[in-house]
Amino acid sequence: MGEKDTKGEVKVKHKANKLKRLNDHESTDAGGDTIRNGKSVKREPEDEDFTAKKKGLKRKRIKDEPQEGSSQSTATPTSKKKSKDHGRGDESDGEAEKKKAKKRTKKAVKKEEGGDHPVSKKPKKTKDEVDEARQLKIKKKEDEEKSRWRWWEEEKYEDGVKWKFLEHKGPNFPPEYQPLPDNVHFYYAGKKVKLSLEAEEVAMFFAQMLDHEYTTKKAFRENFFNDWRKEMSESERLLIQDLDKCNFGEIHAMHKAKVEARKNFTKEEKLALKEANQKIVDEYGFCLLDKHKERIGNFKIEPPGLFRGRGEHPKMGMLKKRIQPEGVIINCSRESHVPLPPAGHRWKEVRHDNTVTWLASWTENIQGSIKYIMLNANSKLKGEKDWEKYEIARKLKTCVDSIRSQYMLDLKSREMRTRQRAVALYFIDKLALRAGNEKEEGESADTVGCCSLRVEHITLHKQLEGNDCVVEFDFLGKDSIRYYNKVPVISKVFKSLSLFLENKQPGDDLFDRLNVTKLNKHLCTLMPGLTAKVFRTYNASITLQQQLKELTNKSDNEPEKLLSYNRANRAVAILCNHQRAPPKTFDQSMANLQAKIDARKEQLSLAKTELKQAKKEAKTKGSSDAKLQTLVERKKSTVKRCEEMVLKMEVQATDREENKQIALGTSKLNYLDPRISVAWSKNMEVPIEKIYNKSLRDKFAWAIDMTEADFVF
DNA sequence: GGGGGAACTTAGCAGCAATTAT
DNA sequence: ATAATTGCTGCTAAGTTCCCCC
Repeated sequence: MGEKDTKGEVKVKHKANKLKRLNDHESTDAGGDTIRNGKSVKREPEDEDFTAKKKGLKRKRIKDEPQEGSSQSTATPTSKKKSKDHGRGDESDGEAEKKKAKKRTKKAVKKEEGGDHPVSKKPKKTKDEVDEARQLKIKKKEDEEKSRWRWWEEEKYEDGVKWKFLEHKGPNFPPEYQPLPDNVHFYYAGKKVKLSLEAEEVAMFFAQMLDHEYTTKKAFRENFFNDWRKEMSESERLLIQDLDKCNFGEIHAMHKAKVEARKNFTKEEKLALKEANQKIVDEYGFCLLDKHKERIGNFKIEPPGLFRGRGEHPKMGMLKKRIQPEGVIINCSRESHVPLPPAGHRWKEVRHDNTVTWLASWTENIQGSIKYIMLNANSKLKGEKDWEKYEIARKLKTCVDSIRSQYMLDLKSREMRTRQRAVALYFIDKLALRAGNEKEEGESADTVGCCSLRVEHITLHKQLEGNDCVVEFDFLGKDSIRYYNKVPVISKVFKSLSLFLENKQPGDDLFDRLNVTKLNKHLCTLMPGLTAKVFRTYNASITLQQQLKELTNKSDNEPEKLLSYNRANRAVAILCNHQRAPPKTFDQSMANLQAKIDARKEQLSLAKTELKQAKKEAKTKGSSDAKLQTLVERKKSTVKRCEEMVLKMEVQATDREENKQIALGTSKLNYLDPRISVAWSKNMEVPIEKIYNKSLRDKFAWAIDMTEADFVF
């Protein structure tokens, strides 16, 4: 095991890295929150009626609406029976809703056919027109629903097979470089220099970014200049030796003017642009997969440009090269219409591998990694995998207790590697840390996860802020996002950590006898399919479920319910350390909202006095006066309306304030079992649209379709 | 085991589109 | 009608995991 020690020595170097983001806000609130949350994570919901679903039984059919004709030859229909034994109320609700919607649409269609509308006048929309538009929307939604591939009702393929038929148009290539017009020049040491096309294109990349702070960074400039010179002709290289003597001013100005001009396009121009884009989407954005048209996630080849990694990336500024068809591998069915390469070009390779999900791939020149063209999140291939992910996390729920007691025992092990593994697992479970693979130095920013933590990333406090045994974490995680947290731990963990720290330098590995592979191998023996990241999924989802239960009441009104949902979501985001830069206009928009609240409050108090007045009048003039009675009623409703508005806005303000530096989207998209949210939405009678936008609804169509109100993660 | 490549998920942000305020 | 604000989408970097080979 000595080999790690050598590695440790090498690593002493990169302690220079200081935490870059959020430095000023952090230590107070983020730390507190996370600890608070860390506690709540561990609480398990009391209800134990969780029933593990067997793998084979997973594909139960939920709705018994007729399937449209798209059903597949290979698929065997599964049981159509819907379990009617519970949740009657909400089920009929859902169905009734649907029928209503259908009826409405039919009416709308008839109306249209009847043609009792005068030809629409441009400026003002009549009520009918608005109504019509709404009907059209509903109709569209239904059509979409109808054409949706309900893959979750079909049998799975045999192991490893991802598709049986795949046909597509290949990737879309970015437009060629447009040379500079004759009146725009590049200057070197004050003299006009006409660059070769290749060098000019790269100069353009740099000129475009001149407004960005990072073009002033040393590493960025050096990397750029280095790569730029590689694109130059012999003579250019001889001439251009110093970036500081380069003047990109005219190119920069031209670019800015172009951007400005685009902003000021006329309606027609904008429309034309939009249509041109749509055409590309229509042509390249879809593929045919097992008889179903599926959307492709990223059908465009990444355009060339200057690489900007996140954080202190050693390769920032390097030239990301233009990809030619000669570098692209196509993957599709042998019997499909193989995509044609752009004229005058050929593909690197065409293969027919149905054990992978990608349609095309190329090797990128910065890291030498492979990039893929893959399907959209709403596709079968992605959806099925996602569903499986949550099923594994739910399986962890059934055995997490025994796994926890196991690592508690392991904390006492006399074997160092077992003990380190136990502590790492304790962190991964309690704090939802990422696994933390080791990274090659100099290839990317210096970031770490659990297993790659170094001595310099933690500080032990026997006592801190009234707590015993506190571990203070301070490191840069994925995307160079700072993780800062002060966590009280059990004394066994604390003692072990002190032991791990003995005789080590700040740059040494904290867990010198552990890496992700070893950890995952161990986890796999505890539960098939268990890896470090499953804990993140599990803890995120279980936290949401438990927080929702704790925070929401059926009697709350909708804004309150939504606030609670967001708060539950937020607890998860804090746990997973999903941060965002505070919006640039945050303070301003907060103040605006407050002003609106104040204004509305004033209106409210006015309405209240008016109501009192009216009541008094009604009393004195006798209650028989119907006019006065209605006046009182009217005033009452005004007061009520105002109160609701104020409440709604105040709730909104709280929500926004709490959300300042927290990104909710990531957990919603990647960590929270959608069935929890769908069940909540049914239970609370909050429409799913309020918590999931269109793309989320598409991505989680499987969950929305199959989940009943009684679902338990 | 461990090094390395392949495949796939997770992540934040820029810019644009949609919505709301003025 | 226009401006401000918010919400989403597209983009692509940065992770994790798996698997093969030595």
